[in-house]
Amino acid sequence: MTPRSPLQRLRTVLDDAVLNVTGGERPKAAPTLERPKQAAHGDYATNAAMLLPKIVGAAPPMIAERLSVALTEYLGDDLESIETAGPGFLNLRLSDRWLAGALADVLAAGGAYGGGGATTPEAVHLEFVSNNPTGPVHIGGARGAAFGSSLANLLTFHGHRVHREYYVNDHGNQVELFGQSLQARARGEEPPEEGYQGGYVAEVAARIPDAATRPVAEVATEGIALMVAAQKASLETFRTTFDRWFSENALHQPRGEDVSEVQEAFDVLAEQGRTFEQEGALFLRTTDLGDDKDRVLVRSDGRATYFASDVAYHHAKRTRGYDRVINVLGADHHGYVARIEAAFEALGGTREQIELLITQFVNLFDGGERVKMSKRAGEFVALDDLVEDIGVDAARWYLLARSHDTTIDLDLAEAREQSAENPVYYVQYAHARIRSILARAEAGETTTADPGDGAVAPSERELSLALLAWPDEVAEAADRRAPHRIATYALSLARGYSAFYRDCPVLAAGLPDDVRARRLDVCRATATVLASALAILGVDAPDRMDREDAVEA
RNA sequence: GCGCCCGUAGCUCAGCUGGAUAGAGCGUCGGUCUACGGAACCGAAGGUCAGAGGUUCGAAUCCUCUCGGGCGCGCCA
Repeated sequence: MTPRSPLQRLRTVLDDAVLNVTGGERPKAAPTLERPKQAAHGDYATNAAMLLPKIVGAAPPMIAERLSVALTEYLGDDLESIETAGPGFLNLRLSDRWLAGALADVLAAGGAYGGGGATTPEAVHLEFVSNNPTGPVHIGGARGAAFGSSLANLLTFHGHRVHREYYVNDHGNQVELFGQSLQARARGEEPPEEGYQGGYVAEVAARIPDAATRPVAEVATEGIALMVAAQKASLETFRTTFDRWFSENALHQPRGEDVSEVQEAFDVLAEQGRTFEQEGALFLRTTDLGDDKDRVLVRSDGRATYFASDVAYHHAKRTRGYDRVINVLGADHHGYVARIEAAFEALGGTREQIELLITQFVNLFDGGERVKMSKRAGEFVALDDLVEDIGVDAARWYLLARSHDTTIDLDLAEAREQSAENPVYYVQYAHARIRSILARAEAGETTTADPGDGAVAPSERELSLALLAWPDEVAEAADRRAPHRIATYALSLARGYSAFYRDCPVLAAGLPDDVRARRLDVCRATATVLASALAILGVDAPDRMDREDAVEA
């Protein structure tokens, strides 16, 4: 049982005030309680009064007055001031005492603060990356990896149980083609016209004993195994791990006495009356479920399609007992969404249980110059190259700081820059700086800085309120599958800390003990939340940084 | 042609299940400072939120259309 956050408790009070004014009826939409854009509008603003005219039978400003009376009574000393403004907003300003109490709650929760807020925790199956096992993880896979792994971190922190899975396409023509390409290289020949041309093919071939003379199928199998191992290593370096690497090929194999999972899925679909035969091929009638054409499961020559595998895979996901299935796909697969959703429903699932998230493309630039990529010739930027160039932290940050829905123009020259001009280092620096101050505080150090009057400065208040918003930020980001919000928040928190740092000396000699303690609390809470945010992003939160560390990163 | 995504400051992008005067980073210009970590801080300039209608007390946000860009439309995977 997670203790309720200070903001949640405030919401409850607001809710009570609303019920008091309406005589027990709630508005359709929950009232907002948010930080206003302008400081002059107080610590929090609520639109509650504007939601109630129909229920109360009065104008918003009038209702706001009544809410104000109720809130003043309920909040007592916690409330410093309250006023109605504009079309009916209520602006609240909380007392310093309330703020200190709220911060104490944050510190008591420690690293768990802001987490565990999911109202209905779910068992989530999350599939992402699923790069073809015939080559290294490329830039598109890198984005999928960053997004998927961070989403998994985020959902887990929010209180869900997440199973991370990588779907290995180790079945079909491409495997055959990969085997042929490997063998050709092993014999010192060119790969087939439609084969794999990349330089890595020869390297992989060299690691397979007798690749030039063994059956192609064996060469292919070993090649795939080597590629999967290489991908696993690349992704682990990129702080992306999976609970399971799910083999497509396994779906096609009989399981002891039982038929294959592909056959089992076909049987389920047939029972549901979702399939039909035409011109010797087996079709799934996806048009009944929103797709624009029916899809082939088994070709007229008897071979199953890639789609058949995917249908079986989703049958497996369904029967494994998850509340929700999320697939992260690259933009080039968005045409696939309708048929997967249709298949999932045909298998007995519901639309609410499956989500297909599309990550858009990444365009790479270097100092403004477009980095050319040709997949055809096997010349594409691999995840390993990206990591080597700009480091894991910067790579993850730049791929995560933007919505998965928008195309990213990533300039490597900028991302490479290891200075405060780079947002990722700016955030890390803020964390390191706080940890350094906390270490000095523990050692009992003081400084000669001017202690000032010890009052709660606007920037201290601002930072504290920002910390109190963390649980909301997590909930919003998780519910909207939007880890980039965490990055945005982390950056603004780092900025907020800079302002606090400027105005509020923490270690100044002559600072009253209670003020020093209060400011150290702010520092501790900020460090904790920054560390949580960075952990969700999979970005390191260092205790110290210097140029040498930065170069290694 | 049809479908999905996108169009917000010079550049890269937040903000989008409706709220008050649209934000950040970079870049540009101008400042601060013997600094509890200077990888710092402060300030300024910079916007028809692609365009046009509509819904609403209120629209960057919702609806429709237009324009522009990306991607996808196989018995390939």
